[in-house]
Amino acid sequence: MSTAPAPAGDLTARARIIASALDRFAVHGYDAATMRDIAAHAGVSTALVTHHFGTKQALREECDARVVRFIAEKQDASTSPAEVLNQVLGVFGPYLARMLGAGGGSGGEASAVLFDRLLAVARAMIADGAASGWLRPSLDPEAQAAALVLVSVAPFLMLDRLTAWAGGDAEEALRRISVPLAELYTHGLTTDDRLLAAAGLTAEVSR
Amino acid sequence: MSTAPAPAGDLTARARIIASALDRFAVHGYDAATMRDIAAHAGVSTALVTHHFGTKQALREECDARVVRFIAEKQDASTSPAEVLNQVLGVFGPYLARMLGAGGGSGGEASAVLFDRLLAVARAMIADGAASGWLRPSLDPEAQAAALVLVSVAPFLMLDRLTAWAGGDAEEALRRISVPLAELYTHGLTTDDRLLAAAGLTAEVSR
DNA sequence: GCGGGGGCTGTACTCATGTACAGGATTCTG
DNA sequence: CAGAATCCTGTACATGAGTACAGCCCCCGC
Repeated sequence: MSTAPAPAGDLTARARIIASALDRFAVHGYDAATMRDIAAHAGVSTALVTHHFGTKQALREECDARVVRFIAEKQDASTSPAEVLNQVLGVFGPYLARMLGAGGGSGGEASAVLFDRLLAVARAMIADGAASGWLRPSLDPEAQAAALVLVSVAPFLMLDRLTAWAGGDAEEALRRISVPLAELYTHGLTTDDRLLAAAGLTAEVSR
Repeated sequence: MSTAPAPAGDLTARARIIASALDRFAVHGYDAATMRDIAAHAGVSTALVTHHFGTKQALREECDARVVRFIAEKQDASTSPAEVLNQVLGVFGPYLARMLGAGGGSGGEASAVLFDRLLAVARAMIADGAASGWLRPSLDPEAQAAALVLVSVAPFLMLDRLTAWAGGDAEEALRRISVPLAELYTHGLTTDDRLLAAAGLTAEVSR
């Protein structure tokens, strides 16, 4: 097992551990994912994981940092905010859902950075869209950004149920759920203002 | 089973355990919630919980059944599907999010009934709305029902992050996020068809 | 050549959790 | 009032988790 002497051809053990952790965290969640499984999936021993990262929480933060860097790189390129959001969800969607969703593990402080970054992307996307005119501005743009993140991540948050619903294929589930979501984004759902009224927005709207 | 002789003033221990389990599962999730914490919150010993329900999974199923019964009761009353969805989310929103969300615990089979019931309510709501004309029909009504459940549960799925985002108050977070969601339901978000095009629906739409 | 250092491993320890078991308290019945 | 069934508890056990420690093997510079 000459995994070590391959510096260029294969990934280094440290990189393999991070990749494995990103995968196991995405599949099982932070709490349910075990150091032993992460190590096994990376083809190393459990002790090496703690040797490189010290603790499970530190490994998680390394994974988070990897995602944050991915977002920053896409932003530095002249990618549009909408495309950044699409790409980060396409690559890290399940991971983000596990970390941002209920029970992301380790109390409430962890992964707050991830949510902030996504929020920043959504804010930029909304500002961009409002300037270009292809996006309807909201009475509360900050909440609109949060809602945009919410609805974008939501399919991954319930991916297991949607997969079962779609007959066992996760890709098919995402594709199928994207249809009514696209319709929602384009036309809305209701034909009157009763929901706005229920939210107490009739006064502002009618003016 | 003579549950009747219980003193009318207080709940029986069994009922207190179920209520405590519903609360702890909602707060910590299935895996993170411990039998000891559930028992302590109910004011009983851990052994009594296993005595009444046998296993943790059985206790969970009892909680699920409680929610299912709540939905059935609301449906039997002449409540509109939309109101049923509102009420069940208002009462069991956090619990449903924990159980339906990623990492609901115990593999993938559990709580499938809950999702089915919500889906049925959403289907009825869509059929009702389409008949009344206050709701835009989708090209894929079944997926539309799933999306409706998804977006309705989503705020509870990320309630922790939204609470932090809103400054620590969960109620305020839900209230604030409901504004752009109501706008989304009413007007949509975009002003053109690019999202429908991206979903490959332009042909169907243009026809 | 060789000594040292870092990547890497096997083993062990501590702790929390779900669950099983045997006994004590309480309440209903005859 | 007595007995018994039911409710309820304290204790203990097996398991799997994260983490710490001591040592091996390979590469690198003097």
